[in-house]
Amino acid sequence: MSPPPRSDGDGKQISNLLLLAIPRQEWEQLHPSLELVRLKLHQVLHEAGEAIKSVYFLNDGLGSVLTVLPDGKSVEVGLIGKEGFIGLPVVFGFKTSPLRLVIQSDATGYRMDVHSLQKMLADCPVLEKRLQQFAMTLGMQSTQLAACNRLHDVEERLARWLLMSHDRIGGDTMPLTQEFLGQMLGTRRSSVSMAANILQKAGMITYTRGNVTIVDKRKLTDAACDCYSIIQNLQSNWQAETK
Amino acid sequence: MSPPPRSDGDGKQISNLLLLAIPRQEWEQLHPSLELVRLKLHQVLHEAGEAIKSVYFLNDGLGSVLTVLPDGKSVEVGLIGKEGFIGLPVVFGFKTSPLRLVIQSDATGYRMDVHSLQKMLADCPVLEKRLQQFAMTLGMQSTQLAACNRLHDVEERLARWLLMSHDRIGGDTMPLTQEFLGQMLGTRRSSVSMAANILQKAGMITYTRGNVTIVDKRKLTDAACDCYSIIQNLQSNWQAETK
DNA sequence: TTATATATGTTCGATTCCGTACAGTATTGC
DNA sequence: GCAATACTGTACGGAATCGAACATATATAA
Repeated sequence: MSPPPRSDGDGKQISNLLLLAIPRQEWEQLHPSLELVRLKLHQVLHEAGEAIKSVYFLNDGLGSVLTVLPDGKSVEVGLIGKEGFIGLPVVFGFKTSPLRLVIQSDATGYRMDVHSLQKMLADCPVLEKRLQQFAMTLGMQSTQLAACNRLHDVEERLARWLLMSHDRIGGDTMPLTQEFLGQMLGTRRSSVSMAANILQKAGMITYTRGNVTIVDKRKLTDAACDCYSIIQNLQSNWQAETK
Repeated sequence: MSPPPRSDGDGKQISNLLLLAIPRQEWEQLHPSLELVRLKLHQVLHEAGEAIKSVYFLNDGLGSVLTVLPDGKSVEVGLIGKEGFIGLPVVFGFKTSPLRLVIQSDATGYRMDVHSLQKMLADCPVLEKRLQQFAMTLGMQSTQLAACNRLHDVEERLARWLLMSHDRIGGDTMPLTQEFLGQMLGTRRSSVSMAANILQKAGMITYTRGNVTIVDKRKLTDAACDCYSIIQNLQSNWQAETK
């Protein structure tokens, strides 16, 4: 494989791992259609049930994939950071997504409109393959989250969630409200409040209005369920299998 | 697209929708590697974490995709019948699966060994595309099940589960124990016992040792959560989008 | 038939979580 | 500054579920 591109035309450093992994030739194809954008906290990139207009390669920051029920309740079923791609249904020929995609921390990424991607894919086999594999990996992550959300209690899940986000963001402080966490964990805010309190009193995290800081990652890992490490291993093992 | 093959060389009627959907040329390629097999109730086709040796196209019957936690508890994250394919990770170049695949009712299908499929895929673009799309559809099903299993209570989920299986099997009586249902729904057996009792007393189902019969589908549908119809719509809408 | 394994009904207290409400505190907008 | 908004702590009764145990009934095998 050719050496990966290091920066786009404007000198911006590229961090998205999928874009870094494709050969130069494919990058040249893609490049003109990519637009660097800033994505704000809580911005909704795709609304559940609606047509997908743009797709995104994140450079930094984090997005959450949510299943939303008719009554408005939601559960997180996936996390997408710089290792991934936002807009997977398009890769497989679908026009809409049943899932909501929300930005979890201020992010930057490359936006591309759907039609450009569709045209491009035929000429970019490596990218296409990588996108498909990412879809599969994300799917596996979501099945583990499904089990976790069914079988583990709020405190364990909260610890697991904080660790997963922490790993993908880099930086110990994250902009999070209890209400938001409730939507991720599929529980009500006051349950989050109590769980967060316990973690704080145990010296694992501190938080103020809208911000959570991890202060003792080791302790927090002990408080989390095994799903945290299981998901970590999933990703790394599967990356190894396809080399 | 060429007319689909109607039967294999031995005159056996093919019911698997993926096999029916591929052009004759691809079928000719595939055909010699397929072996018709019977799959028994509760047979485990893939064990979580192990290498995948064979893949399957079901003709009839039903398989469940399960996430299994270290403590042995499990949750169903997908259902695969004659519309689908068992062994998706292989399609994307992965060798193992983190999921368990269990047969839920006596089934028949075509088995193929992994290496044959891998060789074949390059020459069968239509099949490959269909498999990829099925993977995406199944992924979406699993996200809905994730939300359902988190947010709805046992009685609704049990009704939903019975309806989904019923639709995919054809036949009102299904071989099911409460213990098995508990593993599907991610709950303990005695919760299933109580929920099943309620549905029975309400005249929706009857059951004896190891068998459940649906007697009033309409009522049962009312007792199930919206997830039942949501998943139905998912599948049909998405099929429409890619035509 | 008898013994054994399997499947189901039911109970117990304990725990978690629910829905909801209200009070207190911090931030934002004017 | 003040008012309005947003975020958090906490409480309440009630519901659902848990883990575990025991009794009973049905099927299977010896």
